[in-house]
Amino acid sequence: MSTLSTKYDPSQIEDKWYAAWLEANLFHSEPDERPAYSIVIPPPNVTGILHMGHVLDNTLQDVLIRRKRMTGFNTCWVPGTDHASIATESKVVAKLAEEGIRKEDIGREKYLEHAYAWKDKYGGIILHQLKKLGCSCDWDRTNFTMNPDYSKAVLEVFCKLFEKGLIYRGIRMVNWDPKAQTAISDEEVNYKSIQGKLYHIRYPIEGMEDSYAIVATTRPETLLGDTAVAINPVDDRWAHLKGKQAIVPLVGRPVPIIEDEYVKTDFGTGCLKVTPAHDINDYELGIKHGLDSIDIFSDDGTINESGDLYLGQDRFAVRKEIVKDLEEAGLLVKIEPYAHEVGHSERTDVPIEPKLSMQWFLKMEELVKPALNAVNEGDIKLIPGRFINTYRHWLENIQDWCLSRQLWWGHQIPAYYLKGGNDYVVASSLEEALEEAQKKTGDSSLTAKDLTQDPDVLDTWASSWLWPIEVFKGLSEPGNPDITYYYPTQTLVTGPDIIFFWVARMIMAGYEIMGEKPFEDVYLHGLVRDKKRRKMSKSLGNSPDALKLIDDFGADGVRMGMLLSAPAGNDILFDESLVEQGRNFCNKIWNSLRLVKGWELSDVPASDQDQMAIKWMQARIDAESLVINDHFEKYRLSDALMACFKLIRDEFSQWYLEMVKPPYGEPISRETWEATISFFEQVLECLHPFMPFITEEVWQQLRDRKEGDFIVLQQQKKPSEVMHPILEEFELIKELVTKIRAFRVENGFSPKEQISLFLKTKDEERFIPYTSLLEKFLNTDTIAFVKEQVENSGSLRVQTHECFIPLKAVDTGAEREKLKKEIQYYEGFLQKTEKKLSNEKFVANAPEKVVALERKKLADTQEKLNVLRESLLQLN
RNA sequence: GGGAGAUUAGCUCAGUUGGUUCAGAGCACCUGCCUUACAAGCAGGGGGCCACAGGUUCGAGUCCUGUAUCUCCCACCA
Repeated sequence: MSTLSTKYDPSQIEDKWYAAWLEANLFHSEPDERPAYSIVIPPPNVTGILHMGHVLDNTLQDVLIRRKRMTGFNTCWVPGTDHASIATESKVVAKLAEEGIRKEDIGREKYLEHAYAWKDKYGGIILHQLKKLGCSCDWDRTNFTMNPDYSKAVLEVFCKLFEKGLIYRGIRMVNWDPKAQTAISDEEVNYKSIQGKLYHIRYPIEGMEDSYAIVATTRPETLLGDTAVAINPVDDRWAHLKGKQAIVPLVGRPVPIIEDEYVKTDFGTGCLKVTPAHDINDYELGIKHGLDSIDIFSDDGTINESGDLYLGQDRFAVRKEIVKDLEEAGLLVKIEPYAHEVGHSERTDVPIEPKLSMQWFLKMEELVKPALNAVNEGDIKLIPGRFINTYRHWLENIQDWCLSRQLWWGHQIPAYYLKGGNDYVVASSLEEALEEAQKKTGDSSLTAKDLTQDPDVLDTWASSWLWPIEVFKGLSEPGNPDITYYYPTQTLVTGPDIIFFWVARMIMAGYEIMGEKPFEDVYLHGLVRDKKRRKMSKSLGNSPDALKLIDDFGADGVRMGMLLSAPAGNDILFDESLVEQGRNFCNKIWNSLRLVKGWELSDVPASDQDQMAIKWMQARIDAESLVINDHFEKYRLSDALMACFKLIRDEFSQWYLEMVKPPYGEPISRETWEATISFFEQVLECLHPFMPFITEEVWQQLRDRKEGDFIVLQQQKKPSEVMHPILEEFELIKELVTKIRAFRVENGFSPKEQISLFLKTKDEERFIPYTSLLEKFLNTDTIAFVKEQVENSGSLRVQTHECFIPLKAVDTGAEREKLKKEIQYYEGFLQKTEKKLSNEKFVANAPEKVVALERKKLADTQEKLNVLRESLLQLN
């Protein structure tokens, strides 16, 4: 008996094989003559830790990579991390705050020291966690968006785009995050439905006693910055105000009443307060009508000197305060409840403050064109395809990209201001900037001290959009062998939530910089949710600890659980019970190993039955391999896994192993053993991309392997495309077995009780080779062929073959009923088919193949009915 | 407000160009079994008007139209 435990224990095995793979350098890739298959990892935040979303994303990538690695491709999966400017900065700021330190007090340099210390402490933890998951990344190529080379590339691209005139600096209305105190891009704003209030406020009219403009607003506090009141020119209700001045309440400032068709007459009061500094629409009205713009907020969202009534108070505190004051002044008409959409910062989740500020922008108009084309023309495929619409819509309506962030952690913008002024030069280093500045001013006495670098850093995505290029040093060493060989990469695996942030921008960068797409296929998976469809979140506590799951169930189990529920594009409803299924499956495989390891070999030739089983199993594996190939080609990974699962559990373990398993204590023929081990290897190879650890372990134990032998290195054989006739034959036997087993249960035979089986069939030869197999599966004492019905027996039919199994007590009545029921069913079916075939239009219009099938169905059914009717007759 | 998608078994989903007995899978459920690899297992079983109403067709989960419900994305009505 085997000394292996009855339960599979992944804990030792997984670490052992991961180390061995690394030791053998199996994941490292160098260009060679094979076709390349490369994937760049969506770089996780450098200080991030593994969560279920990562597990999904990276398992998918590992499956693709391992599969390609096993099928003759030179695979390269590049790992790395993103500096994640705003996310990391907010963590570092929070940590410093705990120590009572403000970044402004310690200055940029000191602050960055803290930030790097933080990065060194937490950075890359997630990459180690990916190893626990089994990810076969090329670790030698690990990159980071703030590595020196990478940073240089980012700045060079900035300079290049600037020289091309695509980057400009200007005062624009931007989305201001008052918590992070930085501008953010449109894509970083999430709109949330907020149950707010609509305040109706009286604005006195200059020179008109008791006459008021009544405006409706959701943000009364912004009246401090009002510079006009607007009405629609056709609105009779307010016609008397035309040309007058309104007095801003509390502030006492007279402002013009302007007319503009933008004002809706059917919303609110038809009278609009205009605050050009704090609302994008008002901003545009302001430009159109030449209004002043009064910025009343400090960067942190408190009131500044311009709104001196409430100096230093927070915007939301002021809202309450101002409403109270308006009420006391008798200027508040009413307050209505009002639901509206309010933009929130995706990072800090505070309401966005539209704010005028000086920022750097990238013109998108030209960059968008090739990116749009590539997807429209199918040069880049999105999977599933429906995301094309989302992608297209965004690109067609794109705004210029606000590149600057008022943060310190990141790539500092390579713009250098000359002393005193707004005049600046753009260059990727201080030295070049100085040279440039000297040229520009004609003053060769300028020194570095005369230049001040722009304090802002670049949006994180303005570095990660270069990821597929610069991980192969496509910018820092243009034309090097890696970039030539691996670029464009083949597949990008990521979530649809970052199509705009990242995917689209990588495509733009690819065409702009390399003149070529960055990848061929984009596989978009859904969000991981819990089984109640809720997002996984810390506050709900519904997000399992990925590492604990791996500890409890094994990485293979976790991977399988994740993949079983992950068709492309659908959200993943994660449920621990799926992981259990994964673990159980590991156990199943493990026990198959125990079985074959326990066998003694003998040199007798394989029995006929074994040879039959062997022929069938190979045909079955070949057929299923084609199905699995097809699933992979279409990125149907959960289907591919399910196919492997069923191939191993049902066909290999349940049918094949049971067929060839020798009786207890007896040896197995060497020939059968050899075939069995080969089948085991083949199915493990199919499964390996999904469950790398257990497949490696079992594969290693199946035979004596040489050092350096790994399952990964096995090239999967090309299966025959021709369907072997034995497959169909076998399905008949399977059906027979299943039906007789059911019969046994129905008729109260215990598993140990033997039955006799009499077969009445025109095709005895078809069953003869399988008789010993049937004996084994059905626990029979006799199997015999008969020409007539067998007395005192129960009966069942498979196709037109009849089985009789003698019973102690036969209920002929019930037997008759059973037959009648079957006859009824087939008669109905026959009728349907006959009707179809007698329909001239059907015969005339349907393809010949379909008609022929219907005819065959008719004939088969008639034959079945004959058999049934004869049986019924004999029973009487 | 605009757009996309979904609706098939108790749950999560497949269902390819409309055509075999096409109504499927996994899980869950029910019944029987501790049968010398595996109870984390084995054997068997029940369960669905394919959201609703029309239409096209010899033929419709599959194509078209409408309705209902849900999900997601985009969008500056204060």
